Amino acid sequence: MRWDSLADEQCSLARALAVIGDRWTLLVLREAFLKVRRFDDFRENLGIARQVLAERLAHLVEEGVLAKTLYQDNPPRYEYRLTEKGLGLYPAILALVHWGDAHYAGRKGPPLLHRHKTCGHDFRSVMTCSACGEAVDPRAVETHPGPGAARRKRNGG
Amino acid sequence: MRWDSLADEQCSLARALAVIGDRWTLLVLREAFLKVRRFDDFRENLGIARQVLAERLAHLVEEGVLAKTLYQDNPPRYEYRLTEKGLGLYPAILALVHWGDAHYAGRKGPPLLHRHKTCGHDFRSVMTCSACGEAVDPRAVETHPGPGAARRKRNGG
DNA sequence: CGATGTAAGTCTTGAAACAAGACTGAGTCA
DNA sequence: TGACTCAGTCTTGTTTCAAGACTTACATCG
Repeated sequence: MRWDSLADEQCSLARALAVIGDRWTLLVLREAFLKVRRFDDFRENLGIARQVLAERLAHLVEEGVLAKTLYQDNPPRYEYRLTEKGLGLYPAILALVHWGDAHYAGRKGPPLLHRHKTCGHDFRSVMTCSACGEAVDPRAVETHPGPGAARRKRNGG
Repeated sequence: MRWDSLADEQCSLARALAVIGDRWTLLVLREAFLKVRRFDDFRENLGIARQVLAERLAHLVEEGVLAKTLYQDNPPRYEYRLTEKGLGLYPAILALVHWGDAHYAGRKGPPLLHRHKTCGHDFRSVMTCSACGEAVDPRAVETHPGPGAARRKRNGG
């Protein structure tokens, strides 16, 4: 399979990865969540090649994850902001960050903490069940085909 | 910045991506979560080049995400199983799957559903706060440097 | 006026990663 | 004996990436 045919897969993970699975894309989004909005700020913070950044931003805009808006007319200058759809990626990113914290932080601890403004405490994200509200253990999950499942040979989820 | 120097970043997301940010890696892990354990099953389900699969599996084993164990002596045959560390990626993967479901499932609905065995219901994962137990809105999170933060020019989270 | 600076890119070039498929080796099945 | 399975390695051509030079349009400084 080619990477660029991922979007045609029936699997939701594959479709998500077609959008954010490219190299650098999640790091670009990390910057966006840290309120970075301008081309050169992204480029400087990430040390990414301009061309790659331009491609990633254009792709994310095309997919509706970021919105590109003019913030100045003369000369035209643009900024990139997360859309609602983009904000929807926060749980995934935070889960990865906390996994990184758990397994790769030095003995001093994590480099960045997240505070829940609502309750005022630093927190880790906990995956809970939308049905019963309890924390979910990976071993307590089983999968079964949903309404959008196609008859197929390949797995898809 | 080079992609292969990601692991040296202080940012936990970068470190996580150094492990699972390669093309195909998350799809390999999806298969692992769907109980796939053998080389050729991974290869067939994913349609991935053998060489790339061999590399990805080796890398995941090296990082302790998968464990490679002999399940047959003659000829030697190995299987790849998720470790505890690997299971720790489930929240991130599920968050991505649910994001894909929300934005890219056809009108029929998601191709795969997840059932919480503990309560018996199909569910979506909800990101909740480890401190107060409430669901967390991305806008209600603010970040601040943690104990492992280095003085630095670049952002890191 | 001319020089310098900034923002948001495009172009070029060489290096690395990927895709596809042939090949290998040890053992099994008919 | 010949075909088949599993878990890879090897080869070849294509695509993507990294790094940096170049471009365009405007702003400011002297």
